[in-house]
Amino acid sequence: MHRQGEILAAAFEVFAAHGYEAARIDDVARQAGIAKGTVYLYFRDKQRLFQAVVRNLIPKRFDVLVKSLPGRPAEVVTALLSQMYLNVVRNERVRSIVRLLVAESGRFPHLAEIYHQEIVVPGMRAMRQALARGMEDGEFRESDALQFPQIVVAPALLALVWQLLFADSHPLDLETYMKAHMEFVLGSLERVRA
Amino acid sequence: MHRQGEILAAAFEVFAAHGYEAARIDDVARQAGIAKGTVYLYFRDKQRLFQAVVRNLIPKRFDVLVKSLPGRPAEVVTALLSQMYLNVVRNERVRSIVRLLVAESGRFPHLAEIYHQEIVVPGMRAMRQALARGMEDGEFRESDALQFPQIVVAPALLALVWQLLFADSHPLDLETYMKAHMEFVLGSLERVRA
Amino acid sequence: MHRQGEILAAAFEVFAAHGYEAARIDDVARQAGIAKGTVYLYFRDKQRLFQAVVRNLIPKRFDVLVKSLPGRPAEVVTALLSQMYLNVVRNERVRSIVRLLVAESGRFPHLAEIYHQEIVVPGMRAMRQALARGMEDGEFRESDALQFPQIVVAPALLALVWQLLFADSHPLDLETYMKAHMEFVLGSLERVRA
Amino acid sequence: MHRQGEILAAAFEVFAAHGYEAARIDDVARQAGIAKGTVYLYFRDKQRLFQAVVRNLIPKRFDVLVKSLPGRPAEVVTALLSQMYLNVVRNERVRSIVRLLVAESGRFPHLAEIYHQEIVVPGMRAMRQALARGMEDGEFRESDALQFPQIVVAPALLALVWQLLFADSHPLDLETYMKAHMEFVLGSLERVRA
DNA sequence: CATGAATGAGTGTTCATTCAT
DNA sequence: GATGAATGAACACTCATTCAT
Repeated sequence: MHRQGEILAAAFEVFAAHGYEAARIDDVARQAGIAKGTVYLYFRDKQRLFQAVVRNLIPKRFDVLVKSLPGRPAEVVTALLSQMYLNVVRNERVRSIVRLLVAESGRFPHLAEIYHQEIVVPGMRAMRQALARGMEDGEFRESDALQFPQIVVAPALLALVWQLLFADSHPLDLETYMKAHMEFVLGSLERVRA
Repeated sequence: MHRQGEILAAAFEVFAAHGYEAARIDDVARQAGIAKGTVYLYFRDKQRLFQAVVRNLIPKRFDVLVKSLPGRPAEVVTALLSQMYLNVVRNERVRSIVRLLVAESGRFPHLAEIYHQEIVVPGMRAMRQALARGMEDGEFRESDALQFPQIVVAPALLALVWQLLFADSHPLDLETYMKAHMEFVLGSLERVRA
Repeated sequence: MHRQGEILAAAFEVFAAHGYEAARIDDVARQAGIAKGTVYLYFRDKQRLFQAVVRNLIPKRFDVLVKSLPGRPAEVVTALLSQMYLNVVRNERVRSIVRLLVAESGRFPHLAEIYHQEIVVPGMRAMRQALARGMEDGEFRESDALQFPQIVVAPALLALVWQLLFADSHPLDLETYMKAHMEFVLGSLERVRA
Repeated sequence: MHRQGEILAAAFEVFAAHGYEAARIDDVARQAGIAKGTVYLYFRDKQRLFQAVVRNLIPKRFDVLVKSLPGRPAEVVTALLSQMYLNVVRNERVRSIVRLLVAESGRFPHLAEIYHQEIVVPGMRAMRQALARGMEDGEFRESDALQFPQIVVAPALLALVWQLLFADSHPLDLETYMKAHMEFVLGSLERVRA
């Protein structure tokens, strides 16, 4: 289905640019270089097109990316966060997905659910494993971060949302921000500090 | 303008429930208990109504809330975060505003800008002051958190977004989460640790 | 609801001319001299408009027309048939209704049902009464026509259908036809014949 | 053209079920087990397909059926009516044709004309001959039924229309109805009666 | 000020028809 | 001949906006 892929790509751009309601099937078709009716050969209606678009953006083997990184726990945590900045915060597509999910999760509740299962849960599992290993090894002190690995990752999400809202007027120096984030996180996790 | 306030209140509910595009002026009028035409006596068009709604939701004296809290720096930081959970994360109205801002910041870029000025900047200033005082006092170690006070607050934003996306299927235990957040933050900031 | 009546009148013309599917709401609006959207202020959708049109065409007090005609049974029968030719066969509106009912009874089964109750049943009751009286009086011989008064009326329906199908190419001389119909019916009913 | 016949058969079912406008070429193709484009190899467009369908349903040698039935005039009349109930009223295909003709004769006036020539005229001729023979023989009294043989047949048409409109809610006992019809007709035609 | 009937441009969706394979 | 993907005109229906009352 080459056509289907083209339509999904075009639809993603239009939905990302305008949101679900304001997106025009006409624009999707034009963007894909096809006639409006053709869209309906591949997707029954606008809702299914939207859902297909969002589902299609889920990385197929996301868990692989975050699993079994080698190195000392601190390095693993750093590497996970690095990956997150590289693949999530800096990735405009991903930012658009987050925007769409936030905007439309009221209308399409199960889409958020899918992302929870496919992205959030594996991501949290990986981070939790790294933290647990650090504590077992004695490198990290005991803390509730194990229960809420989200807390460790939160600054990356904030950066993402910041870019969504303020990229134009108040862009974030992501490089420096990321380093500060890592330093802050390790500062809280690591047992010994100068 | 009592009437105007009623319209704004009604419009907020409708916009919050459906987003800008899907919101119906008809619903706003019905919600306000007036005729549809009356809305147009107070607002030139839907765009201005929306902007007025969002602007209207900015707390008038927000900076007061976050300024000059008494106590030791650690207590100030904790108090600031507490306030954030109380007034932001747990407040459904605020969650809706964030959702609207994320969803519509593409269409209304200056709205995000307003919130940056009125909310984000004062909030960051307060947090930065508390951190700076802690470092001056020697209670907090030196860190880049001063440059990016967002990092300290980030877990609260994550909690807010989490509630937006997963409140139904995977609600967060906010009380415990907040405590973990504070412990994590102080763990990173404070100089001495057992 | 003056407007509603105008729309119903316009809609009847359009539906009668083209049938349900081929009728265009645009044409209804144009025929009524209003904007398309206005139609939807009075009727939720095309289906309800159609049903309202058809229901609206049912004579309010049809049963009155056919009840208690004075005179000898043969005269009553003749009068009933006369009325049928005047009000049904010769009436273009009624012909259109019959066409619509035949055409769309598959799509709107309850419309036929309504006409059965409101028109067919009262009409048959009147004719049956006249026949019964004739038999009681000894003017009419006993026959199964009592069980099926439709048979007595059938030639009028045939004339109606004939006009629908062949009015242009092979119009019926209704005056003569009606007389032949009456003579034929009385010829079968009346006991004594020269 | 075996293929053409299959398409015509499929198209008849679809047109009969939904009427001209609501019929979908897609459904015709699916019903015929072929691709949609194939329909257009055999018929230039939907209109011609419809016309071909309706024309195709005219019995090739209908006049043969109704001509030169042996027996006494009363028997011939009865036989003609019997045939009509058997082949017309009870035949669902024929009922569908009548419905289509009534519904679409506005759009396709010449189709009614064809049926007039091929079916109505021969049918009326046969009935008229039977009546004329009965009068010549002295079995039937003189009447205008000769001029309007439709009158004799009308109850059968009424039964057909009745089935179209009320088959589900108020079905007709066709057997009894037909006998009443015949009795009524002969009662009017025959010279001598008890 | 307030109303709500009226408007008509705009949108999602359908479907007869075409045509490259 | 046969296919079925592609087209795009057309239609039902919506809704922001206007305005006479």
